[in-house]
Amino acid sequence: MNLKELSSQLGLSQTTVSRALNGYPEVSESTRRRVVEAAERLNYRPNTRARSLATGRAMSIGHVIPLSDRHEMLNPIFADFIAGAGETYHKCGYDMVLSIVSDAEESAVYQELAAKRSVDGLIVHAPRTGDPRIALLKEIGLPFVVHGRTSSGDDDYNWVDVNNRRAFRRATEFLIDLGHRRIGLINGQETMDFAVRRRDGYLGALEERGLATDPQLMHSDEMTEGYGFSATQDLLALPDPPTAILVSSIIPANGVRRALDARGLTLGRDVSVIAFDDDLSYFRSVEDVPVFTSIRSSVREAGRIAASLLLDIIAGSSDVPSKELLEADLTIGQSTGPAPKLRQVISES
Amino acid sequence: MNLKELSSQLGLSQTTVSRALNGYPEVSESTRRRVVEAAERLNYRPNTRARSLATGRAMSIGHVIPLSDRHEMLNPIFADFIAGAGETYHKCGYDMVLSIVSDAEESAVYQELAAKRSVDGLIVHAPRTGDPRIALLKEIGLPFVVHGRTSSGDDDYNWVDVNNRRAFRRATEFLIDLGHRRIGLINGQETMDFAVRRRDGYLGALEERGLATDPQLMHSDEMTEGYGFSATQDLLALPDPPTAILVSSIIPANGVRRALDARGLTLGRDVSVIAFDDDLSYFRSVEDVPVFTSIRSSVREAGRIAASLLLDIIAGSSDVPSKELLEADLTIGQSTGPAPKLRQVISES
DNA sequence: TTGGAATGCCAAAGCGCTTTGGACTTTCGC
DNA sequence: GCGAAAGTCCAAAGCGCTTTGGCATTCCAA
Repeated sequence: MNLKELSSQLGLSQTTVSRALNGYPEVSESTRRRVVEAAERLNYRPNTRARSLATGRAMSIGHVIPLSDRHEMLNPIFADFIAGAGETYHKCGYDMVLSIVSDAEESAVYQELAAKRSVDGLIVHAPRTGDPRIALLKEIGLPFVVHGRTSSGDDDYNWVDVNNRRAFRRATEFLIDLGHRRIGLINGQETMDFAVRRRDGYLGALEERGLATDPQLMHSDEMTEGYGFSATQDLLALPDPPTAILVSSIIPANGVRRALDARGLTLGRDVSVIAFDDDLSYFRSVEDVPVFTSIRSSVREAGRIAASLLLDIIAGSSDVPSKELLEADLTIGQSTGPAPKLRQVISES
Repeated sequence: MNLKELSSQLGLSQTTVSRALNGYPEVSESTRRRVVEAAERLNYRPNTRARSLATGRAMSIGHVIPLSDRHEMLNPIFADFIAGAGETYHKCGYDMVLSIVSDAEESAVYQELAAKRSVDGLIVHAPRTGDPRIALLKEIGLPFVVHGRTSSGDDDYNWVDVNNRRAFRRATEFLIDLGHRRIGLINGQETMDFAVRRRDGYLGALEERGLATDPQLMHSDEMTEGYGFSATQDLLALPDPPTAILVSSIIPANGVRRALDARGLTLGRDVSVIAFDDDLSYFRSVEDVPVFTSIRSSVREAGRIAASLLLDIIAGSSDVPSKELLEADLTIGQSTGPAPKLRQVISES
C-alpha cells in the first residue's frame, strides 16, 4: 500500500492525501477524516526512504559505540543510556541507528554516516581527553551532542554530563569526615575524560583537607568486576592499606566486595566503600538501605536529556552550544562507616 | 557531493558512474579506476535514502528490544548480543536500527517498521512461551530470526538458541555427582521460554536420578543482582536448605554470593553454585580459575550468528526455516565442591 | 568486406514521497 | 452584483539513486 494506491482508492490526488495526513491546513476537515480513516484501515504508512528523500531529513539519529580495542568490551552503561535516548526518539518519530565499531574505525564511520546522509545527528559516547572526534564532527557539520565532555580548551559544542568532579570531591570529603585518612581510588580508564575529572575531585578534596596523596592508592582501568577485585587485593596488600575506597562504578564495586570478603573484612566496618552508581537497572538495590553508599546519577535520564537536546538542536529550537550539567546525589548505604581507629576510640569511650 | 555532480565533474553519465562504483561489468577498467579514485577524493557516498528507494532494499535490520513493563529494565544481555550482531551488519554494509519499547507497544512497532519499509528484516528478542509475535511476523511477511525459541507447536521459523535444557540438565547432574541432594534453582522469569527450558532440564535431571523436587527450592524472577540476593536468603532460611544452587545468570549470581557472605558461608564449600554465564564482557573473570563454575555460552557469538543467518535469509541464500542450536560448555570454577556431608565423610576417613 | 558479437557508454524512466504553483469553487464585504 | 479573498483540490516537478533499453564503436570471423 503506497500513496498512489491509497489516493486512487479515495479518488483524491496524492497531494491532497499527503497534506491530509501531514496536517496541512489546506484540506477540509471532512476529507481529512476520510483520508485518515482510510489510511488507518488499509494500514498505510509513508515509506520512510521515499519520505526522507523528498524531505531531506533522515529522521534518524546515529549512536556510534566504541568498542575498546584492547578488550572488545561493550560498556553496560551504554545499554541504559541508549534505553533513555530511545524513549525520546520513539516519542518524536525518530529512529536510532547504532554502529558498534572499534576505536580505529570510529572517525571513518562518522564520515560515512554524514556522507551517506543516513542520520540527522549524532550522539558521541565516551569522550577521551582532547578527543579528536569533536573537531572532526564540527568540520563534518552534522549536529551532535556529547555524553560527557572533553577537557581540551574548546568548549564550543553541545554536551550532557554529570558533575563528576564535584561528585568525587563530595564523596571524598564524606569519607574524610568519617575519619578516614587513607582513601583508595579505583577509577575508570584515565584516558577517558570522566575518569580524569573524578580523580581531580578526589585529589582536590584530599589536598584541601591537608591529606597526603599517594599514587599507590590510585588505580585506573576498564571498569570490570575483575578489575575491582584485583585492584582491591593490591590495595589491601599495601603496608599501610586504605580504610576506605572510592569506586568508579557499581560493577567493579562488586569485585571490591568480593575481595574484602575473601580477606574476611566487613564492608562498611573494616573498609568503607563509596561507589559511583549509574543507576544501572539490573543492579538497582532491592534493600531498604542500599548496599553501597553511592554517588548516584541515572545514566538513562542522561540519555533522555541528550536525545531531546539533540532533537531540539536539529529542529533549530535550541541555542547552541547547549550544555547540561547534571548533579549526582550522595546516598548513604551500608558500605560506609567511621574509620576503624576512630571506631575503636568511640567504642572505648 | 551527489551522483549528478560527481558524474558531471568526470564528464561521464550518472549511469556509468553508478555502474562503475557498484562493480558492474559493462564499464572499462580504466574508467572504473578513474571513477573510484574521484569518488574517493571527493568523499562521495551514495545517499542511502535515495539508494534504498531505487533498489527497494532498506539496508538495515531492526532490533526491537522489549522493556519489562513492571520494571522498565533493559537486560544487559541485549548489549552483548547487539554488539555481536552489529559486527556482522557492519561487515555487510547494513545498519542496525534499534527500537526500545514497552511490551504493550511491541507488536505495533513491528507493524510500523514493516509498513514504513525501514528495515529488511528483524531480530526478535526474548521470546515468551507461545509468543504471539511469531505468528504476527509471519503474517507481516518480513524476514526474521528469533534469539531463542518459543514452545508453541509451530516450529516453522528461524531461530538461534542455546541448548538450555541440556545445559541445565548437565549442571544439575554435575551437582548430584558431587553428592548434593537438595539443589536450589534461581531461575529467570518463567514467562520466558528459555527459563522454562532451564527448569525442565533441572527437573529432568533430578527426576532421572530419583531425587525429590521441591517447589520451595525454585525461584523465578527478573535476573537482577538484588533478586539473586533475596532468593538466596529465602533458600537459606528453609528448614532444610539446599547445599547447592543453580543460578540463571551471572548477575544474580553476584547477589547469591553476597547473601552467602552475609551468612558467613563459603562459596564452593558450604554452598556450591553454578551460574549460567552469557559471557558478558564486563563480568568476564580475570582469575586463572574462574570464580563461578558455570555453563557458558557467548551471547555475543549468538548475536553474530543470528545476524548473519538473517542476512543470508534476506539474500535468499539460506534454506528456511533455518535453526541453530548452540551448546554451552561447563567450566569448573571455584564455586563448586562436594556436598558438605560428603565432605565430612571424606575428611573423617 | 561485412555481419554479428562484444565493449563501453548514455538518456530517460521510475522508486514513493513532498512541495510548488496553479486552478477552480465558494464566501464575503461593499 | 461584483471583485477579492478564502477554501479546496490537483498536476507536475524534484529528491538522488538504480536500471532498462539502446546507441555507437571496435573487433573478429567468415
